[in-house]
Amino acid sequence: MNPQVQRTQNLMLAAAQELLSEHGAEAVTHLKVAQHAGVARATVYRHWPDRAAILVDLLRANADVAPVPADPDLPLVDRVSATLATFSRALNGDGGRTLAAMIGLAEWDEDVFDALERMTQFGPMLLRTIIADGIADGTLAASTDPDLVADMLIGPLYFRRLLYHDHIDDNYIAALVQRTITPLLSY
Amino acid sequence: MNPQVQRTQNLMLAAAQELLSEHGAEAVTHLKVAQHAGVARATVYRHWPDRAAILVDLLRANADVAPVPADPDLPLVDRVSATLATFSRALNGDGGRTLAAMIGLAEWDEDVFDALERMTQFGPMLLRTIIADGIADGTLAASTDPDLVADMLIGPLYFRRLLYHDHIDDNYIAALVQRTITPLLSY
DNA sequence: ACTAGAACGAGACACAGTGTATCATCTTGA
DNA sequence: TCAAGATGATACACTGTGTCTCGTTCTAGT
Repeated sequence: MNPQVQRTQNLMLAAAQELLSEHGAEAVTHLKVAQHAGVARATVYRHWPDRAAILVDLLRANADVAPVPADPDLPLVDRVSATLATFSRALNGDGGRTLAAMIGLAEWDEDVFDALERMTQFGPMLLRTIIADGIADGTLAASTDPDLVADMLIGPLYFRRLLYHDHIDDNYIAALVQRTITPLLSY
Repeated sequence: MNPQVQRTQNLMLAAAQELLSEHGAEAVTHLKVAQHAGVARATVYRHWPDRAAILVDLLRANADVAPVPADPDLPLVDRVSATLATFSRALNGDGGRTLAAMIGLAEWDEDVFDALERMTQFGPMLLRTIIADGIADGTLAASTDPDLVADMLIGPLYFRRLLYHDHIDDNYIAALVQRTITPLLSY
C-alpha cells in the first residue's frame, strides 16, 4: 500500500481506537477522528464512508481477542486452562471494550456482525479442537459434544465480562475448567 | 402521575421501543422519538435529558428478560430447564435486542450499567436459588458452587444469543442442563 | 365551575456532526 | 521528472442536539 495512505490510516485508526476506549462507540465520529489524528475530515470520509466502517476496521486490528494456541503437548486440562487464560486477558483489556461496543451495532449492521464473527471465532474454534483431540486420544468420553463444551467454557467468560464488567482471574478459570472437563474424563 | 404526563410518556416510550427494535440504539434520538410519537421535540427533552436516559427507561419496561420462576415442587433438573426456557424465550424476543443495544452503552455510562444490572440480575439469582435448594435437600453435592453453576448455565445462552444471534431451543437447554447438572447429582 | 400551576406545542438559536462536492497542494512510483 | 493519486481546505445542505421563550391546553384542588 502507498506509504502515505498507510501513514494517515494508521494515524486515524490510532485516534479511533483511543476515542473508542476512552469514550465509547458514540465518540468515534469522522470529525473527532480527523481532529485527533490531525487530518482533514474529508480524508476520514475517503477511507470509511460511515462510522460502522471505521469500527469494523478497528475490530480487524483487535483480532487479538483471540486466544493464543496453547502447547499441544500439555495435558488436556492445562491446555484448556491456558487457552482460556490468554483469552480472558484479551477480554480484560481493550478487546473487551471493543467487543462490547460492537455487539449492539452487530445486531442491526451485517458488516459489523461479520467482523465480530471473524474476531470471536478463534476462541471457540481452538477449544473445539482441543476437545476433539481429547476425544480422539481417549482422554475424554466419546459422547462429549465439542460445540457444547466450548460454549460452556467460553460462555461464562463473555457473560461475566459483558454483563458484570468482571475481570476474570485464574481461579475462576480453574474452577470453571474443573467443573466442565472433569466429568467428561474417561477413566 | 399526571394522566397527561402518563399519556405522552407512553406514546414516547412506545415510539422509542419501535425505533430501537427496528433500527437499533442509534435511531433512538429525541427528534425521531418526537416525530414517531406525534409530540413536540421539547417534550421529549423535558422527560429525558439525553439519549441514554430514554434507553434506561426502555430497559425498565423490558424487565421481562427475567425468567419466570418455575414450580418449586418440580425435580431439580426440570426446574432448572424450565427457568432457562422462559429466560431464553425472552432473549429470543425483544429483550435480546434491547440487551444487545445496552451492553455497548453500559461500558461507558454508569446509569445504563445500573439499569442493565437490574434487568439481568433475576436470571442468575433464580438459578442460584434453585441450586442452593438442591444442595440443601441433598440432591446436589455439597461441594457445588451455586454462583459458578449459574454462570455455566446462563453464560452459554447469552454467548450464543449475543455473539451468534442464535435462537436457543429446548434441545440445547436440555443438553446444557444435562452436562452441567448431572455430574453434580449426589447418588 | 374556576383558577393557579403544570405540561405541552411551536418556534428560534447556536452548535456538532454528516455526506458530498470542488480545487489547490503535496507525495509517490514509474 | 512528471503524471497519478492522496491530502488539505473550504463550502453547502442537511440531521440532530440542547436550551430557550411564549402562547395554549390540560389537570388538580378549591
